[in-house]
Amino acid sequence: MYSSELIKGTLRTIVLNLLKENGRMYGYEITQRVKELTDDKIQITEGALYPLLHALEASEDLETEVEFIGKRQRKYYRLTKQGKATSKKKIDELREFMETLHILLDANKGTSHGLIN
Amino acid sequence: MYSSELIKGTLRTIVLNLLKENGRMYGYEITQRVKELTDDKIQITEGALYPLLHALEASEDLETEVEFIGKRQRKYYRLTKQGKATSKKKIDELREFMETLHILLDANKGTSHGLIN
DNA sequence: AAATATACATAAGAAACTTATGTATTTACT
DNA sequence: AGTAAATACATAAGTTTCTTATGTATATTT
Repeated sequence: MYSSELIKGTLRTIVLNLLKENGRMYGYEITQRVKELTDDKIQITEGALYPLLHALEASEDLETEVEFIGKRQRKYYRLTKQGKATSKKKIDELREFMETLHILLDANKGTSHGLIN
Repeated sequence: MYSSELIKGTLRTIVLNLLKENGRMYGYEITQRVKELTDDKIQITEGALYPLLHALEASEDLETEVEFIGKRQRKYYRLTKQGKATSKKKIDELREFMETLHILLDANKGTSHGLIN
């Protein structure tokens, strides 16, 4: 597990990306998928996820469909048309941001400073 | 400029990294260096930076030295021995986190979903 | 039968920013 | 000479976005 202040700001994009790639998913499934894809390194808490899903539904980036498995409900989320655009924007932005971070972290490497770290 | 929720969680590491590479820097210099290195894409606000520097000094990761340029003071910050260890840890963590994010963002690419984005 | 996993949800609190504001000195422009 | 912009510090109020804690209920495994 990462010291989780890093997740801040990226969770929304992670969720939007998963929904873009998978069509539709329900909340619990998202937590498990992230856990599995990241080899337990990122663990989405339910207290963060559910309010986020509700907010994305309220902003009309996501739409829902409730299904019942026996007596237990499952709430599936999928991207709306608007949500697909939001998703693309956020993902591009995150990729760019990471590139910029790499530039920052690699700046001055190869000068007299920081040769041996 | 990025929609800045992405900066959250990375600012501390950016600052620690700059100090590691540059030996010593003062606050205003840090804001300008980041602006310049990122081609204006990341702009550190003073309201975020100064409290952070104070916190890092309080935790003994940074130590200070005040100099006067004319009548105007400049407060130089440098990593302590502890700060160098913290710095390394945080930078490694951020690099790992970014790798993990790449895995997440690239998951399912090349399957029937998301081929055309 | 009890523990664990599945599945949803909300509330209180903490962390880490932004925005706004303040002070003061120095440099550049007109 | 006077004004604007840049340099350099600082703090406070407010917002966003998480964590931690708690709650409810069903289904599966041991």
